Amino acid sequence: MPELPEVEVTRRGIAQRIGGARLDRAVLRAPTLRYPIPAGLARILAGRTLVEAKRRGKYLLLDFGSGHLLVHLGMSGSLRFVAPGTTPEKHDHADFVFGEQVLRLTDPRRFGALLWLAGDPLAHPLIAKLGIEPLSRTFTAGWLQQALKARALAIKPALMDSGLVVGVGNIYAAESLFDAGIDPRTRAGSVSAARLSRLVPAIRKTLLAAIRAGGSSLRDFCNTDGGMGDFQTRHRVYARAGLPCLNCGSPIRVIRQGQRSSFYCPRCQR
DNA sequence: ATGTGACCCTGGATGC
DNA sequence: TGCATCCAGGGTCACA
Repeated sequence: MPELPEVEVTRRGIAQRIGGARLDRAVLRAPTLRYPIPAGLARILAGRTLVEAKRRGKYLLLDFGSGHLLVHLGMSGSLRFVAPGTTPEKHDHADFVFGEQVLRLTDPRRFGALLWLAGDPLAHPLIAKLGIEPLSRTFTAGWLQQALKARALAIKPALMDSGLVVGVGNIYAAESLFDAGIDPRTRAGSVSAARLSRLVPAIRKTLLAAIRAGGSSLRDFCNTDGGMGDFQTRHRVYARAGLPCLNCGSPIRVIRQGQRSSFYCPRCQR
């Protein structure tokens, strides 16, 4: 589910509603998601104040001053505010109670994560090896050219490699490559400098537009108010196999790359 | 080191 | 109605 835009939309919702608020108690119902939920997490969190809601890649880092709550939404996770006393359903794994504001974590597939980081969050193994933030100024065509140099894998899975660039998942990789007119099968190291200088702004533009639209809601994702994103209505290639390209009318193609579906226009992307 | 595929898990859609 | 199969916003791991 959530790629960078959805996580960022979630982060902003949290910051707005409970930034600076005190967490009264946490209710943890699942013993494990991707990783075991640390024993004693509820006790650790109780009484702490949420200083800041931060994000690194697709990881949410909720800064409680003396430690961070790491949340990853995996493929099917979402965080939303519910009214106090709302009965939890099957896949509602955690509640974080901030006074009258209850932040509830739902994740049917349990690919997400909930961890407590006592030390420097950037030093944590899950965070330390992450690649560049695509919305940062340091993410330039020159940087990308250097990073992709001599890489034989296709450009699309390369963009989805979080060790290289964070936050770009299956939807936004496809959409960005369409925007830049690049065939997703092109060897990463063979994409010309001219094309990379189209790709970098295309990625940035796509992510920013998606954030502005509240993210993409396919099946599971909702924002912290429980509402849906709108960007799925603006996908130009993702999940549009067989439909006419909005630019040239050619049928959008779907192929498999690294166990994932890749959608592209055979005419506009070469 | 780099690239590929299996796998984690549940649920929805589709086809017989 | 039931069952089998495939697919899904992500990421890790083992292995060539």
